[in-house]
Amino acid sequence: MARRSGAATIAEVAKAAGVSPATVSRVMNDRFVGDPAVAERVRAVAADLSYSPSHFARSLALGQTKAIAFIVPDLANPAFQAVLSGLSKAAGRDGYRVLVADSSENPDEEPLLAREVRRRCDAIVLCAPRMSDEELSEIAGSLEPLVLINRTGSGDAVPSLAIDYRAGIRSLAEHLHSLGHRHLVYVEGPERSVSNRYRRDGLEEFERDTPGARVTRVAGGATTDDGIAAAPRVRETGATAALAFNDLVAIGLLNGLVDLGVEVPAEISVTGFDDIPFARFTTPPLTTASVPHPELGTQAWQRLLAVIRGEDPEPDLVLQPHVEIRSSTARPEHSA
Amino acid sequence: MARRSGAATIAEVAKAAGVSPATVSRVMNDRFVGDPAVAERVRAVAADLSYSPSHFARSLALGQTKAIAFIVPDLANPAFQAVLSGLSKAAGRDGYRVLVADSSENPDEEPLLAREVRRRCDAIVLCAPRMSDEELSEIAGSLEPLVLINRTGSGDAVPSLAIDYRAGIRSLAEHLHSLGHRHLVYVEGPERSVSNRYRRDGLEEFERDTPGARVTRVAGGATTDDGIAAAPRVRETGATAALAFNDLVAIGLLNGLVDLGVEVPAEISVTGFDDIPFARFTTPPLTTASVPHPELGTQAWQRLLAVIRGEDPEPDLVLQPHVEIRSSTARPEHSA
DNA sequence: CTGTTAGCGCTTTCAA
DNA sequence: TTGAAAGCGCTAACAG
Repeated sequence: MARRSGAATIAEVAKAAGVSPATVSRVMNDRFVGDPAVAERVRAVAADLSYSPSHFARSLALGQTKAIAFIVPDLANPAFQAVLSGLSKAAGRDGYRVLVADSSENPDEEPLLAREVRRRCDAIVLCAPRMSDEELSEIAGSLEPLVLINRTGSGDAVPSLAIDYRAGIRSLAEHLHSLGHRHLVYVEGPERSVSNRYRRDGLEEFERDTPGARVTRVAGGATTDDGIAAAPRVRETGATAALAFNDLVAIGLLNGLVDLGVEVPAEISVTGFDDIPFARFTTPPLTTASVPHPELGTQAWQRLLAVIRGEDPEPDLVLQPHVEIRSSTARPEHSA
Repeated sequence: MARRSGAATIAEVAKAAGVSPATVSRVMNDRFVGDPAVAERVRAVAADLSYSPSHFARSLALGQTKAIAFIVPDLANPAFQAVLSGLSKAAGRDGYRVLVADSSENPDEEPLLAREVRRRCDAIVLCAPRMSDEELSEIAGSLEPLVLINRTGSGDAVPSLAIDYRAGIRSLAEHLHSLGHRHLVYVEGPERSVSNRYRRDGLEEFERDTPGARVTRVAGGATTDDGIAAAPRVRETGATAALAFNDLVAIGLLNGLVDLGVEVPAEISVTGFDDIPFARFTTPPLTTASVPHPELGTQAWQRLLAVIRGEDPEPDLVLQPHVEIRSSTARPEHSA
C-alpha cells in the first residue's frame, strides 16, 4: 500500500496539533468555527508538515472530483484547441480542471475512451465525436452528465452545442454565387465526420434552390496536406470557386494551387470554414465562415455545470457561423 | 455521502454473483486463477449491472491515479498545443491521461496552480513556467515527479528538456549576417519570459562576436497582435532585418509591415521562431528556427514515466533548433 | 465547540 | 482457490 511519498496525512497533522482529524478537516475547508487559536495552530502544523489533503481521498469521500473530461478527435487541430482553451478557462474559474484525451490514435475505440475518462471525472464533453449515431446514443446514458459539441444528440435529451454547418456553407456558396460563380467544387472532409455530411447537405440545398448552379465534389480531408493534395483535383473540375471543408484544407489548397500556377482568386476563388486565427494571415486572406470556438467551450461549460448541479441547462444552441469576406474570393475572371 | 448515480459497486456485484468482493476485484484485474466458471459468472454479472470500478477508489487504494498534470502559460499558443498533443499521445499509449491547466488567467498564482493540479495526479510537467527561479526551486521538491520543459531546473536535479534558444536565434542572426545584413532588430518577447532572456543572450553573443553587426531591440510580445503593433517601431530602427520572438509575432510583423507598405524581404527580412505549422504558409513563407514541439512532449513523457517508475530518466536534452530557410529572408536591397 | 465513528469503493495480505 | 478484514485519507453524522 504505497503511501504518497513525502505527503503528510490528516491523521499526522491532527496528532501533531493535538486535535482530531475532524478538526483538521474543518480547518482546511474553512468550516471551522471554534477557537481561532486552535485553527491557527492547525494551520501552522499543516504548513510545517507541508500537508495538503489527498485529492483522491476527498473525491472518494465526497463523491466528486472537480474535474471534467474532454474528448476531441484531434488535439492538433487549431479549431478544437480553441474550444479546449475556452472550456478550460471557464471551468477553471469554477474550480474545475479538465482532462483531455485525443481519439485520433484509434478512432474506433472512441466510445471506450469516453467511458474510461468519464469514470475519472464528474462529467464529460464530447467534441465532434466520430462515432456513429448508434454508438453515441448507446453510451450517452452512461456518460452523463454530458454535453455534446458539434453533434446533435441523436434525438436524446443531452445538451448540445452546434454550429450550423449547413447554413454556414450555404452562405459561403451564396456569396460565391453572388460574385458570379456558377460552378463550384467542394473539397470534402473526412468520411466519418458528421459535420462533413452537414456541409454536403447545405450544398445540396443550395444547388437545388439555385438554378444554374452546380457543385462538384472532390476528395479532401481535414488537414493542410489534404488541401495541398486536393489542388490538382480541384483544378481538373474546371470550377471557378472551391469550398474547402475547413480552413486547414483551404490553406493547403491555396498553396497547392499556387504551386500549380493557379492564381487565387483570379482564376479560382477559395473559401474555408472555422476562421482559425491564421485565416486572416494567409495570402490572400481567407474568406471563411467564422465560428466562435472559444465560446463553444464556454457555453459547454455553462451547461455542464448546470447539469452537474442538477439544474436545468440552458437550451441547446445552434451557433450561426458568420461569413467573413476577405480576399480569397472575387468575381470570376471572365465574368460579365 | 452521495453515491455516484447509477454506478454499481463491487459489493453489489459480489453479492449478485455470490462471491466475495475480493474475487470480483481479482476477476476485474485479471488476477483471478480459480474456476473459470466463477470468473465467467462474475463478468456476466458485472456486465449486467454495467459495473465499472470507481477510479478514485482504486486511486486511493493503489496510491496512483494514472494521470499527469500539464501546465502551460497559454493554451492558445500553437507551440504549446503541439507539445500537449505529443505529450497526451505518448502518455495515452502507456495508459496515462493528462490534466491540463493554463496559467494565463493569473500568472502570479502559477505555483499554487501547479501544486493544486499536482495533487490530483501522479506527476506533473511544467511547460515554460513564468514563475521566478526562486519560486520554481522552492516548489520543485513538492512537485516531484516533475519534468520541466523550456526551463532549466535552476541547478536542481529535475529532469528537463530545453530548446537552445540562444543558439537558435544566434544561427538566425548569422544567417541574416551572411546574407549581408548588418543592422538587425530584435522584437522582444514578454518581459517575464525566461526564453526571451535566452534569445537576448544569444543576440548579445552574436553582436559581440561579429564585428560590424548591430542589434537593436524593440518591445514586442508573444502574439500576432504584438507583432502588428511592433511594425512601426521596427521600421523606425532602420534595420534591414528583424528577428521576432516567435512565429506568431513574426506573422503579425509580416502583416504589419505590409500594411505600412514595407516589402518583405525586399526592404526588411523577417525571421520567426518555433516553426509552427503555419510558418510554411505565410507570405512570404517564414524563415524560422524549427523546434520539434511534439517531440518535446514525447520526450517529456519518457522521462516522467521513468521517474514515476523509480527508474533513472534519460539525461536532459537540449534540442537544437534547426534553421529553416524560407523566403522571408533575403539579401538587403542595396547590398553589394 | 470538538471528537468519535462510520463509511466512500477498492485492493490485498492473511487465513482457511 | 476463495473469503474476511484491514486500510488507503478524508468527510460528515452524531454525540458529548
